[in-house]
Amino acid sequence: MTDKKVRVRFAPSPTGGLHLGGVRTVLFNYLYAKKHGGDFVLRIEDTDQTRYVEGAEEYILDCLKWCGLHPDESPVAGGPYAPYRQSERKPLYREYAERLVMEGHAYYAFDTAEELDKNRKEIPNFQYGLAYRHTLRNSLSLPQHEVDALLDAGTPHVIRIKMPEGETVSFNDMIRGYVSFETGLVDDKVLLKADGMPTYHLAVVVDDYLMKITHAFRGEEWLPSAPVHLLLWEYLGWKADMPQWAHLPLILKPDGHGKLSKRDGARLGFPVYAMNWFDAKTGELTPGFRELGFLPEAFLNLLATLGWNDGTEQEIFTLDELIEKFSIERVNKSGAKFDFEKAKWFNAEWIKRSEVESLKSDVIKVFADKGVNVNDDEYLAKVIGLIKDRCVLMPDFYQQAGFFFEQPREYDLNAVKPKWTDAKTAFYHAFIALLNNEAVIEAHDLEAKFKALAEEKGLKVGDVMLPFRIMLVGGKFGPHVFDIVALLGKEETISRIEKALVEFAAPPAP
RNA sequence: GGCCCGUUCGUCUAGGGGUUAGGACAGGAGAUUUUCAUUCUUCAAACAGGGGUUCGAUUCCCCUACGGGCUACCA
Repeated sequence: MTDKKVRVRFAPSPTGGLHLGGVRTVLFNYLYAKKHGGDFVLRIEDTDQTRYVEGAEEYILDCLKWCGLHPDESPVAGGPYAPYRQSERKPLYREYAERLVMEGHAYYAFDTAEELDKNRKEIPNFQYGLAYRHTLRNSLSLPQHEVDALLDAGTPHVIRIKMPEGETVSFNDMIRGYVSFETGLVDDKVLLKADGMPTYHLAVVVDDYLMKITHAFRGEEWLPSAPVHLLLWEYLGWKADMPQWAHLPLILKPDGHGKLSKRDGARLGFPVYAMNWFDAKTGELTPGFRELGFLPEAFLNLLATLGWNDGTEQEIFTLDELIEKFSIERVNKSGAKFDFEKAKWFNAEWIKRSEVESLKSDVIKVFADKGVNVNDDEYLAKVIGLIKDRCVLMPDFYQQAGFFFEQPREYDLNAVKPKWTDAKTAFYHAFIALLNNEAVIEAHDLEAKFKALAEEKGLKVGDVMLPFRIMLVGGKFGPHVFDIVALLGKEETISRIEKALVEFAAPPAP
């Protein structure tokens, strides 16, 4: 048991965007696998053909790529247990389902969806199980010859598991500890659908077995169906190979209650999906963390600490550190409300800690989106170094540093005009002259000269400092004024002063 | 309704039979920065309730309350 190579899987269904809870499930799987030198398998659970969405699989792959969580085996990477799409494994499942029927652990059911709906509506607490299965149309209630006739006639039918009476199914969840269920209270889940496709319940057990999965981590919403899976492992004779289970706590809405959904994101103004998801059918675009300006490192970091901590006060972790420190036993049992403010804090921390070099390409993209072409690499590096401490999301780089690449289009005139004087105009002309005489611009040196000049002209430094900032930047923000000057250079600085002077010194509009 | 899971500051959490119950985000106050942000200092803020067990429970057990999940030929 212990000498088996660790193998985990993430098994999404390709029905739409990838929820942050899904990414966290991937992350915990991935961390566990990598910590133990194991394999991380991506398996596509596309057994529901009615819910299949074009492009969703590629999207999921792209999300994993962006996050840097690369599967060792997947539909595109291949692997020894291919195929990794359940739709391509379809013929395989029937065999196991039939075997269960033969051995008395499952049965054919001929009821139509309409009949069952009616029952569910009319009978309180109706479920297809111990209490009602004998009143329904199936190979347990019908005489053998009738079942055969139905089968021969090709009557649509499903195969259901026959939940035993009066047994207790229990297991040891790696996060929750001992969990148990009374089998008689669980309904007879469908294993094989009328179209011949397995349901999740059959597919997950068969594929986890065939793919030699050793640890199965999934969301807490799966806990109620765990007894079905446990029983299947037993009935199929694979119990010795059953993976160890861990049911991860849910990610909840920040306000109110319940699972976090993409609707909450739209309502509260934050992303829920990893990356932008465009639904071709509805034309709806659901925003993603990536496009909003999150760094993948930050995204992973915030997800990791949502439900897990290493027992110290450390909050910022690199992927490598997470791999080193992660343990599934330290994952919390209780659900966590998602806090977007804290999420942003993680991103700000990651931007601050990132090397200028690693930020470059993303920053260039941010500027390109705003129509600003960055071509001076060295200049860009200096700009990033100067302002990265003040950016929370990547687009902030444009807001905070756009003026390094284009002259201000508007000025905060309110901050400057009411207190404008001719003396100030004279001061800036003198400063331009001073600038022209400088061979090299050095921030500290220039600042000293600026202050000296102000005093010489009988002006308070504060009265000329803010207007100077607004001349260069357009508003009351940005790094130290003389750091800006040093980067902008002499020519550009003079040009901006002259341009701004025209507006600042003009008489107020009537 | 039934079944299952959960419950420490507003939020994420640490801790665990004897603690000033610790940290982070957000919030308040202040310092620095002649902008803004960063940074720093600082304040406020929690063991759901009731029973046990115990010399002593926030910690262990039970009950209650509350919250959540599931209850499809969806995953």
